Amino acid sequence: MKTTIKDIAEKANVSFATVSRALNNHPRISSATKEKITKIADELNYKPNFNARSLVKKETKIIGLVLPEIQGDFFTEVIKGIDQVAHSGGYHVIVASSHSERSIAESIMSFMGESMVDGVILMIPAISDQLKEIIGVSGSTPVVIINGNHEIEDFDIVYIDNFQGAYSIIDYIIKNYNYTKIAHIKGPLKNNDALERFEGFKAALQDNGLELPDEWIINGDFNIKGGEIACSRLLSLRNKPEVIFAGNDMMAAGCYRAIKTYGLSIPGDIGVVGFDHTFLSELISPPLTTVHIPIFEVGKKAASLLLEKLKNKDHQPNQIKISTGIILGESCRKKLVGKSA
Amino acid sequence: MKTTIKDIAEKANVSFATVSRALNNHPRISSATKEKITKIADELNYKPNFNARSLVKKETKIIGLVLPEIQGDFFTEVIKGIDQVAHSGGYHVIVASSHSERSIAESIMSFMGESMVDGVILMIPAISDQLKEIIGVSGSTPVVIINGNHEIEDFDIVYIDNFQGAYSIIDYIIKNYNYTKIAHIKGPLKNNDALERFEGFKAALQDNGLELPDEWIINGDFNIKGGEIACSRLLSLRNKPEVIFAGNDMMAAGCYRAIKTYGLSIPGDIGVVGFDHTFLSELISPPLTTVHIPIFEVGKKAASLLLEKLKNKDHQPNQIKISTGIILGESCRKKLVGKSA
DNA sequence: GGAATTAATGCAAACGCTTGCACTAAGATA
DNA sequence: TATCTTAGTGCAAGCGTTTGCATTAATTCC
Repeated sequence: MKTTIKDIAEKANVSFATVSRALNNHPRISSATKEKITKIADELNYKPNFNARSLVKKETKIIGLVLPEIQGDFFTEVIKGIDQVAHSGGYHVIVASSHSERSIAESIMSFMGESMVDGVILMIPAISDQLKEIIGVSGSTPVVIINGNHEIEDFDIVYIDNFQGAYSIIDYIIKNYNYTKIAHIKGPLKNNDALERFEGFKAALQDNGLELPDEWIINGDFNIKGGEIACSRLLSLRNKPEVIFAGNDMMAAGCYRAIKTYGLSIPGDIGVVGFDHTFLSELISPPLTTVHIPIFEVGKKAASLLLEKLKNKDHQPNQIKISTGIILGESCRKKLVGKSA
Repeated sequence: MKTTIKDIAEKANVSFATVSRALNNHPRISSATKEKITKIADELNYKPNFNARSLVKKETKIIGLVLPEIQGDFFTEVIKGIDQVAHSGGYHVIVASSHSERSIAESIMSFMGESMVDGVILMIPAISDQLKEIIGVSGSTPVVIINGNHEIEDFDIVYIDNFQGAYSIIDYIIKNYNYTKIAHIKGPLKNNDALERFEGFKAALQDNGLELPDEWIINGDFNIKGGEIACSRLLSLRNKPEVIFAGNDMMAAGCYRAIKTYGLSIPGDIGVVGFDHTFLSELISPPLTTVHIPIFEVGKKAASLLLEKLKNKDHQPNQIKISTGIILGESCRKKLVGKSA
């Protein structure tokens, strides 16, 4: 039988209300009784009942995290970031991974519905209208979204500045390495991150006055195999690009494979640029030139935002931009002498 | 204001007990009223209150997952496995990652204590006596451990057969590739997985009548840098090994780096064997010969075991062994003609 | 020294739900 | 027709807390 405050009350000869107050550091409790009660609670190995408390306080101190299907260590870092902030705020984190759009919606619903969580962090590659509706309607449970799209003004969202990331690195390699023929392997069609990267890429080319033949834009899937296939297509073109900008590191790794298969060398014969700066990018050789995303930071920011939202009921939707950085590996040409960014 | 069963009761002109029964498919409710109530509940967008239910039913339908600090995609897969089983059993999964031994203990305590979870899955590299005590004492909350050590008979545990995994692959490369000089880079000292792999390795050498000079056993840390450093030491030995068995893939990748730095080739000059069959092992080149661990399976088994335990109160501690497999990459010598396993 | 303040504690309701028991109105049985 | 089942509901207690209000005892003030 678990010990309750009543057990303690009995043993301490006080009402159980007093016990509750003593254990919660209520000011109007004499230090003598507080001490006594704490001691007895300790002896009886008392642990407060989470559900009873939640029931009356109308909060659970749990935040729900809905994750998409992601490969790699994205997950880990995000969770860590969220966990750190959540924990220091006295919250626990519930995780639900979801594999399809439908089950995502369901997860959220079940989370938000049963008043099991105080808030939800929703990490999701694309935001469907259906989802918007769910989030909008159930106005009750606060939601923070982690996504590549910042143009959703009604929601709280932490987004990675994919556009700037792509723009910067492409601009950099053009200015510093004098690349002029750059191809791109896109991510999944409906993926906002993928979309923004593509836009940033195009903008950089345009601003530098470079051409972009259609055949240099290939659809990929953010997976290694997709990168490999896409790269093969590029390599078999008559008008080959000089460097390939893969939508993420995974596909960049796929490029490495394809290039190796073709008996070509990186960056001698062809350059490769990635995006994400995952663990992987430093492992493959040559080390990949890629865009760094502070994933841990993303998790922390999302959690902070949610906690903020939980405190201030009349909090206004907030869009937090996470900036990226350039990681210079060795998968591009040597820097031109006398020219710099 | 969230709708409660009382709201529904009022609207349906029945007692709220009837509502509760109707919504929980109690047999003694006329299908007419059941239908009526379900309809109203739907209209009012009713969602049961998780805490109230948990309070009276004395169960939360949540299982806690305590994770250590791990790099790579171990996490992801385990969570997925656990989540799948848990979900289909009507449970949610709470995650707490922990960074030090102390905070692991604390996480568990806070989980198990506040009757926030029905059970805990504890993934942990080493089991200290302190931890054993915590788990033992608080007999109330069921715990399942994921660990490399099966010799803890009092607990429910899912363990990876590291010994056999190491033994098999070492035995294989000896018999098939005729290696005779094999070095090993160990994992962290107190890590049970690391320990078992080392034992399996030694046993395989012994059974094949091979020598193992002390200088061929290097301490590592399961990280890439550690692997690189350890490998460098091996490469600078006068009596160099022909193949290096790294305690995990990460360190194997470190070996790749060191070997490259020394201007040597794999497997021409020296072979490398890993353990884990992480994503990474297929990425580096040449693809790594390594030991496969069905991580997803581990998660599923752990969750199943826990659910089983939650059902049967008088369930006996169970040790579940997860077997490994050999993945033949290209980081070892060519197979000898006319000789086979 | 009596009134007013303050400190410390108790009382009891409430949170939203489940469930054993009691109750009613049928239909079944004798 | 009187009794017995049985299906369908309602009553009310209880789960373990928190917390506003009431109460008492101690202290302070004039």
